[in-house]
Amino acid sequence: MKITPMTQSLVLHFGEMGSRWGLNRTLGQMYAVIVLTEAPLNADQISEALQISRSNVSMGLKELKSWNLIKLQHIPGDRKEYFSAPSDIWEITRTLVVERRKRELDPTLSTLRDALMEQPSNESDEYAQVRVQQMHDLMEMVTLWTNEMQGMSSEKLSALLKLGEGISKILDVKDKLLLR
Amino acid sequence: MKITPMTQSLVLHFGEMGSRWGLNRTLGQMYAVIVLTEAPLNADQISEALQISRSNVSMGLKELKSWNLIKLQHIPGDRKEYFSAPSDIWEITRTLVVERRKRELDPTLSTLRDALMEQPSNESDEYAQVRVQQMHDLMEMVTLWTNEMQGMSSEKLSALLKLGEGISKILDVKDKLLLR
DNA sequence: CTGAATTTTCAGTAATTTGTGAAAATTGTA
DNA sequence: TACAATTTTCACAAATTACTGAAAATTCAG
Repeated sequence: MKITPMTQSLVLHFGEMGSRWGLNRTLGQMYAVIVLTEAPLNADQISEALQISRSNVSMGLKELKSWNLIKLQHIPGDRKEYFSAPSDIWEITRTLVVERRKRELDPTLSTLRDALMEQPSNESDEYAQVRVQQMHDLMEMVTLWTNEMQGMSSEKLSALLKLGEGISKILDVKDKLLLR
Repeated sequence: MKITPMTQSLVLHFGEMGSRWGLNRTLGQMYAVIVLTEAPLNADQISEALQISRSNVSMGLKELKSWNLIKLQHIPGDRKEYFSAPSDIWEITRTLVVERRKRELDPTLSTLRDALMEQPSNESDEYAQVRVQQMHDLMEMVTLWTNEMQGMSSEKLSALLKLGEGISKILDVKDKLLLR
């Protein structure tokens, strides 16, 4: 599969960013080409478009599947597997946020809980536990938020994000609002 | 500097997580020990606590400075530089969010803008531009949010996060509220 | 059931990232 | 200003991560 210069440059950029996004270069490139192409793609097409080995594509697809970022589909009369990204950008975002939370927060939350169960052995442990407690509470709140987000429609999510600076105002009058 | 078993295990965990957090193992460990220790630490203490070379600590501190995650201070009668983390966990969070946005979103936002300026060369470019536009708008909203967050007091930020599932309800009645 | 098409696995290699010690640069005090 | 203390830099080494081709496993049409 050939790729337009415009897609090419976007793919390269997403490759660079891939590592900062908890993926890696190849995964970033792969997802870019899948997201930017309307038709579902098979492994050979991706391999050709990105000039990487077929086996590398296979491993990348495996990982993208584990992130729930791609959808598998079949094309009548073709035995190959085809992949595409959700057409709704909000769905992608929701998935990304939840999956990152799973990888970046959940394991830590569990470690922090363990530390809180321990008996502090001296003053410095006591201080450490205070900090651990703060981190724990914070991360738990973030977890609640991402769960909430998972259940939100794209429209609602979009409305929430569009609030932007409005959020501050809303917070100020929240109590008034909810107590009525 | 010696380290208690509890801190030790937390440090190791933060090291593991470091890479998932856009830092790396050593940076994660370094920040853990700084955050969990009440007194400011100097480079030699960190080097000893984590069993890593003095030069590695120097490079790590440089990076933590670039993230604005540590505060430099001096202790009277001591020529060494001492470092500590903000005592307010919300301040740390605010900084982390903003710095990650700088690294993870800003460069992409700029690339997306460039792609939108280009004249699409065919139908597939046209489709790509639609997606690019969606990503762009979304990332711009996230940027607005993080800016908003930067200006919020810790109390307000905490209140916002505590909303949790309440956010959905608030969204539902937002218009009513703001139009009054 | 068979076998061709397709996907996955994996050991070895390549590329990238991280860590070190020695030397250079900077700092601050006497 | 001189110099000892401290920090930073950097070339190289070590460790980790990513990529490949070949072989194994799986899938499915006939």
